[in-house]
Order: sequence, then structure tokens, then C-alpha cells
Amino acid sequence: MKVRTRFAPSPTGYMHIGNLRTAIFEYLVAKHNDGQFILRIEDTDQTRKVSGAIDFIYDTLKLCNIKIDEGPNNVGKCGPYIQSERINLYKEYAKKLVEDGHAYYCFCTEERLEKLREKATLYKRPFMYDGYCKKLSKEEIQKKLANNEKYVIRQKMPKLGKSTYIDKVYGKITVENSVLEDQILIKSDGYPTYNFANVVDDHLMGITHVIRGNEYLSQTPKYNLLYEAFSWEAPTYIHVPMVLGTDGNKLSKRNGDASFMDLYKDGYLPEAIVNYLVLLGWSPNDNQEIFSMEEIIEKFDPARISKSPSTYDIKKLQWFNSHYIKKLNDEDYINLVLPFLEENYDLKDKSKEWIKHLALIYKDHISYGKQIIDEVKLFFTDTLNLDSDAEEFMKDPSITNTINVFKEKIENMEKWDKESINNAINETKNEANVKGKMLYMPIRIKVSGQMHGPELADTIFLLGKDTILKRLGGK
RNA sequence: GGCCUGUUGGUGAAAUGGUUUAACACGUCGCCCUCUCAAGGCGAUAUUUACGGGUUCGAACCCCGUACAGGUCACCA
Repeated sequence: MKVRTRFAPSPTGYMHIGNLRTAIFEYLVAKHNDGQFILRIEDTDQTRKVSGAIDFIYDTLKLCNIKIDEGPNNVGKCGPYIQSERINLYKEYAKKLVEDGHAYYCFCTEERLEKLREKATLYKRPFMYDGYCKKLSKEEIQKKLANNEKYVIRQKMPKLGKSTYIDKVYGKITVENSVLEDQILIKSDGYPTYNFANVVDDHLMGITHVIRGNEYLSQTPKYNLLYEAFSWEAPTYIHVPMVLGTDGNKLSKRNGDASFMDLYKDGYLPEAIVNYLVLLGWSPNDNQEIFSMEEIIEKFDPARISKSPSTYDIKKLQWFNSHYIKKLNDEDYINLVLPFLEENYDLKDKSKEWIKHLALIYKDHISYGKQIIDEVKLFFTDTLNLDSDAEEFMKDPSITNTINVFKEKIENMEKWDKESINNAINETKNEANVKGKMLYMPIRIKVSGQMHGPELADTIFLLGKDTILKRLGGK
């Protein structure tokens, strides 16, 4: 049987790194086994719909080099892939369950349930539906249905015994049946609940491996009971540990840069993000850390997924990202960084060559695209603010002479290129009789306002003769 | 509160009863290179695997208990 996995998000228009990692794992299990990866949209909560969310998911996965074999925008033989377009199907299956005695109509009102809930809190017991409507006779049900009374369909849970299943990551999971509620399968608005739609769709779409967050670990027996009721074969379960923020809590929108799109917009490379994420909660059987998608697909083994939650650490992501930036060819690198320059600085009178040169001298300085903005500031300002170390350094009396000599060299330069600039520096060294730090630092500080930065000749070249003279002469 | 799950350093983690005096990577610190920063190179960084018992010749690995953390108990997904 062909392995099929699915990514089944609700269309919220937002994807944090934990969701993405689940999608990646799902994709990897499918592709490792030469199988298929399906996208299904779980929009049975009509109040939560966000427009454009489906395209957003497609865009995100495409950036990550995850190919969707079947989904809403590339329909296969199991369509439709949007749950709201499949409602009739769920109803049909729910009714079949009712006929076979595995489910029942429930006409209980909101008020009655509310009372039950109050009573439960009073006695400090967890609320659980009492199965009142299970006792309704066929005639009563027919009458209520004919009267158009509102109803839901509930799953009939066994009262005794235990349910056990084997999870690929967590092993044997056992739950007492008595804690299982007669959960709602079809809501009074006719929509299925997630719990029901999920099972029906996974079966109908031929999903062989269900991969999801471990918050479903103790809920899975409910699903297995549904599979049993239908006499369907349950899938292989692979529950994955959670991804936590630095504060130890589950990732959420609030948790800073946890959103994939935010990272992408800050100039993180999807390849790096994927590489980082695959190593969050999973490790290969050797020490390899840098993977291409093909390599991960080949190596991925769900048995090596960890059981304990892992913390999202942007520092390590940055290391991966700077690694991937260094591997970029010049053209791709410029494309990464250019939008940030264009957005923040006036490049109108700068040549393509100049911009390229500027960007390239920072290629192994930055760990994500957006960082270039700060790095490059000194090329676009008229005022340089020296920090205290630089101020201190400039107090040395020999510096005035060094600067004057160098300034004269620059003034007399005819050609403006790196070689001539380096010559000027060298001549200054001889004439002013200073070397090393005492030679470079004064010039560097005068010219850039900082004690550190890329190669001095590059900096000077890019600043241009006029600016350099102004900076050397001023004050 | 009941139930389910987890707990190796600041972080990702390896090691599933014996070459472990706990690998590797990130981070941090130091040194080298260098005008400087970054990159790169080198080195340091867990008297010990949440804690307490037990089993064993031997335990991070097996068992029991405690603590802590997370999840779950909806006409949300």
C-alpha cells in the first residue's frame, strides 16, 4: 500500500514554526517511503475562516520546497480537499453509525447541558454528557426529527474496559474507556466536528500515517473507536513532541518571531529554516547537521523522533541561516539583501556595481537579510557618532598627523580604486611613520565612526572620494 | 481534580546495562589569524544524566516512589 500522509491545518492565515515542523515531518514520512503528501483544509469552524489562507499555505510550503501531491489547488482523486465542501459526506457516514448503533441523535438543549455543567463544577467532577438521549425510543426520535427539532449526533462510547494503541514515537498508550465522553460527531449546524471529519477524511483519503502534535496522544483512542465502528483499518500514529518558546511555553503568535512568514520577511532562507526545524525533535543516526531536502528525505526515520519537547532557539537558527547565506551565489545573495537596502536607503544615484559591492562585503557578516540595514548605515549618513572606545582612541596625539598625511594622499589621487587606496594607506604608513593599529584605526574611525567593520579599502572605496575628504577634514 | 506524556549542560541533542573519566553542534569564554569586526583555525565549557530508593559485579539507560513541566477533559481545531 502506498504511504500517504496529510497536513491538515485550519485556514487561519498564520503558520508558526511548530505547525511547519509537523508539515515537514509529514512530508518526510511520505517521501521517504516514496509516498504522497496531501493538503486538507479543516474549516469546519465557520467562525474562524480567513480569506486567502489556502493560498498562504500553498505559498509557505512551496517556499519550503514541500510539494503537495493533492490538495484544494491541485485536486486529486479524493477531492474535494476542503472540509466545508464535504459536509454531506460526513452526515451520511454519521447516519450510518446511528443505524449500526454506534451513535445516536441528541436533542439536549444548551440549557440542559449548562445545568449539567454547573452540577459537575459543584461536585468538582469533570463534566461529561450523561447519555440522556441514548434512551430515546425510535418513535420519540422520529417525532422530534419531524418537528424539526435541533439535534447533534453523538458517538456511543463503551463504558467499561480500556483502549490501547501503539504510537510510533511514544509506544503503548492506554486509556480507560470510562473517561471517554459521548462526543459530538455532527454539530447542530450540520457541520461535523474536527474529531469526526478528521477520521472520515483520513480514511477516505487513504491516509496511512497520521502525524500530529502530541496533544492528541490521549485523544487517539476516541478516533480508534470510530475506526472500529466503521470497521476501517486505523492508520499508523506518529505523535510528535511540542515546540516550546524560550519562555518554556507552547509557541504562539505572541512568541515573537515564531511565525515562518515573519522569519522569511526578515531575510531568513526557507532552506535554513527547514534544516533547523527538522533537527528540532529529530536527529539522524550520525552527526550530520547540514542537509539538503533530498538528504533529509533519505535519512528521515520517525523512530528517531524524540519524546520530549524542544525549545525554539533563534541563535541556532541564525547559525544555520548564516551558513546557508555563505553558500549562496552572489546573485541570489544580492536578491536576498537588496529589498532591505531599497526599502531603507536612497539608492537612486548609486550604480548597480556599487550596490553589489556594498552588499558583498557583508556577505559573511550577516546571519539574516535584515541585518544588512544596520551594518550599512555608515554609508548613508552625514553624522557619525563615535562610541566611547573610539573617542578614547582618538585622544592619542600622533593621530592628527596620520590623518593629515592620509588626507593629502587622497586629495592627490587620480584613480579611484582599491589598489590606489591601498597604496595611499601604505604611503601614509611610511611618511607618518606609523603602522598596524596606529595606522588603520585613526583612518577607520574618521571614515566610518566605528572601530570595526569590513576591509578598510573597501569601505573607503565605496564611500567615495568626496565623502572621505569631508570626513577626514571635518572638525 | 482525573487521565495521558515527558524530565541528559544556557540551547538542539548522542549514548537504549559495560571501550562514557556523558559524543557532536549552537551559544558563551579564551587563544591564533587580522588594522578592526565577521568568517576561519585551536582550546575550554555536565565531579555527572530532576530527586529519593531498589535490581545488578556494573545504570543516563531496568523497576518503584516523589517533585516539576506540558497536554487533555467543548456543538475549537
